[in-house]
Amino acid sequence: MLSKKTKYGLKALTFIARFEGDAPVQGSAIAKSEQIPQKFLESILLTLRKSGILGSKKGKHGGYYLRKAPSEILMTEVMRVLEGPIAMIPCVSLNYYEKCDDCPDEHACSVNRLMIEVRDSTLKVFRNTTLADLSSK
Amino acid sequence: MLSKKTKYGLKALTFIARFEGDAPVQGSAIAKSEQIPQKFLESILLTLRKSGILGSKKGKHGGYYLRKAPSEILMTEVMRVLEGPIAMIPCVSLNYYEKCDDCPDEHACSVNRLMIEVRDSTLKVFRNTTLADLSSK
DNA sequence: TGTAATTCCTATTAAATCGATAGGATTAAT
DNA sequence: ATTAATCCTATCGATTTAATAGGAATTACA
Repeated sequence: MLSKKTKYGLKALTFIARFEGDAPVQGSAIAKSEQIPQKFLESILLTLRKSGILGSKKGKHGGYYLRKAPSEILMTEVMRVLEGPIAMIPCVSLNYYEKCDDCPDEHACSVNRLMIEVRDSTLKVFRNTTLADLSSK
Repeated sequence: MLSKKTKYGLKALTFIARFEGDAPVQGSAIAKSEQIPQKFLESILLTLRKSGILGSKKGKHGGYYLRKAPSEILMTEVMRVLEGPIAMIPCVSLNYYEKCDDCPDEHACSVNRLMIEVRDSTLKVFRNTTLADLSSK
């Protein structure tokens, strides 16, 4: 299941990408438009800022802005920041690999092989999709 | 994340499919070979039996067996039984569709569109993989 | 210079889910 | 009868998730 955190985060990024203008976008505006609990959204935007996807400006008239053009922001990056590993199981994760406790031989494991296929097919989608694709209406 | 339930279930099915012989396969044999807690495995095998993927025979010399040839058992079916919906979010689920509370217009939702692509690419893998593929060494 | 508006940060909580265990009831072979 | 297997329900502890709370820090601007 996609977490609400990821869902809200994607909607927030889309909102910011669609926003026309120089001023940063305020959290409260996103929360209101996208129906996201404001405090929860704050923590998500903080995560996105810490990961380098968003920049922020504090204080009055502050807000959030994209650090790169939407067409440069890949879903692989966004999904890893918000949702964590793309693989469904750590033993096939490219970025967060972990060996299974059971499973003496990974290459003989039927689950491993199936999950590699799923991972690769999902990766293909995320590598071929940018925030620009999400925000084009 | 893939649940342990699904991981264990896939391993158990693979074990049964690889088993040569007429007698049904006992849960204890699967648990031992695949390092799965036996009681937990029992509940998983029960789920698979209730779904129609496995048959069972009770009593002494009882056990579990496949109801169809491994090449007829699609991963779509197995994954839905063990893991639930294949879609990452209910609003794009083919079998368990639910509308989002927020989201006035699904077709305008960026998350919806992305998750449809992920769903379709994952479905393609599961539709093209059978238990025979998993159990071939 | 002070006030309002905004992000930043940490802690907490309630509910749900997950992984596993417990304890037997039922069934069948010998 | 005895043994060995599945069947079934309930429960438990740990973890995760979604959300809330409360304020600290920063900035614009009157």
